[in-house]
Amino acid sequence: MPYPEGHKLKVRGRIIESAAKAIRASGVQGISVPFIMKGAGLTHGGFYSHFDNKEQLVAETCRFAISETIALLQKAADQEKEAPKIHAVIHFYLSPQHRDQIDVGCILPALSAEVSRMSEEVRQVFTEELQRMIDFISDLAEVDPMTGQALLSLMVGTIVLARSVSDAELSDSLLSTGRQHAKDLIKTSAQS
Amino acid sequence: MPYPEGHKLKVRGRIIESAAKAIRASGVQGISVPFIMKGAGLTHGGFYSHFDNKEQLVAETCRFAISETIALLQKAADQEKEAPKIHAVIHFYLSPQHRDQIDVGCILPALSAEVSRMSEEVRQVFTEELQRMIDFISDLAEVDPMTGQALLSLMVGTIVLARSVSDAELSDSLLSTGRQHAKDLIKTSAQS
DNA sequence: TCTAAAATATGATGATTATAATATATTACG
DNA sequence: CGTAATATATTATAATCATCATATTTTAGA
Repeated sequence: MPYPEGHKLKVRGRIIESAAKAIRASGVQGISVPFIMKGAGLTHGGFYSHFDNKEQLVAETCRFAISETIALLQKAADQEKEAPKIHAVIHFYLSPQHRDQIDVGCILPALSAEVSRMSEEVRQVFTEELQRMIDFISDLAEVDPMTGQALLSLMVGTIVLARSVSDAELSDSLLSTGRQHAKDLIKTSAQS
Repeated sequence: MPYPEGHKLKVRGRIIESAAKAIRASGVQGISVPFIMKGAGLTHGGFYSHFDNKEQLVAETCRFAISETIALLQKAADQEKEAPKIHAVIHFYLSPQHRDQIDVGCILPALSAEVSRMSEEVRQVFTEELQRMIDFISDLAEVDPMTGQALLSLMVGTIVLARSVSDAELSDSLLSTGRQHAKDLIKTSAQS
């Protein structure tokens, strides 16, 4: 056996990490196999010994990227000692930093629209991971899953719109209004 | 002057209409100039006598498509005689029909993520038209513009996610939860 | 140190793309 | 009815892409 144990798996991981960054920044249709391989320090040729095709890479990248995001949100929640943990997550998610750093942010606002038009394989992975995200949010906010869904929809929609406008003031306003109403949404649901 | 008066303008309009459908269905990066021209009943050669480049077409298409959507929502509002008009708009926007008919639906969920990565020209048009959409929603719901922003964010995020999942049940649930919370959001804001 | 399997690189293919240059078709007007 | 301006079509160009075939490099174990 040439090459150290687990070498190929590590490289595979590097390709997925490279893809995760590139795809968030430029979209699935905005990146190329050669570009992703370059980002992993390789050339394009070896790609097909790691993946069947580009679509399969996208599916695996979605899984990886959403897990990464959940971990990031978990960290934001863990660091909060005073306010409700869900408030920390809302403030993190709807922050100018998260809006501006697309390539390390949540994949949902960056990729959902494109995923709608992709293969069943990708959409299934996306569905599973989205469900995990909804569960995470609902648990943290201590609300029913339906409210968790609405909360996530609001957060995703806010980032999507805040990223698309060129007017900084409007963008900031979208974020701050989003934060306010996200918290209200939880409070209102608690009353019923 | 050969060709009837306004002929070129009409053709230009047809190209934009073709682009609006194609772009909503496949995204900016998912369509080609030849494909759009074919949709307008032309070949690709004449494209550059109508537009400087693809980017300019996208900008004009965004303007057209959002106007079209506002008109559509206005119609939904006008037809409602009993319930609050904003409820009619919410039910229309967050309906399975709107989720499923991407090519004639609102451009915001279909294109926002991609617009984030486009030229200043496109983003400026997008910003103007988004502002008009926010004003329209706020007026109709009789809420302050900030609440209108949050309402639109929730609606856009809901459609984005509902379209991306492959599980029909989850998708329907996202829609119905979105409708409920959209109405709650207005009610809550009225109290304060 | 040598070797063979495994991993990666190089090169090729055929398709598609945006855009430009040139050719052809159309039609209002003289 | 002819013509010249205008609109559209055809063809060309150079780039990029996903994917495949083949060559080269790497390194664990003999």
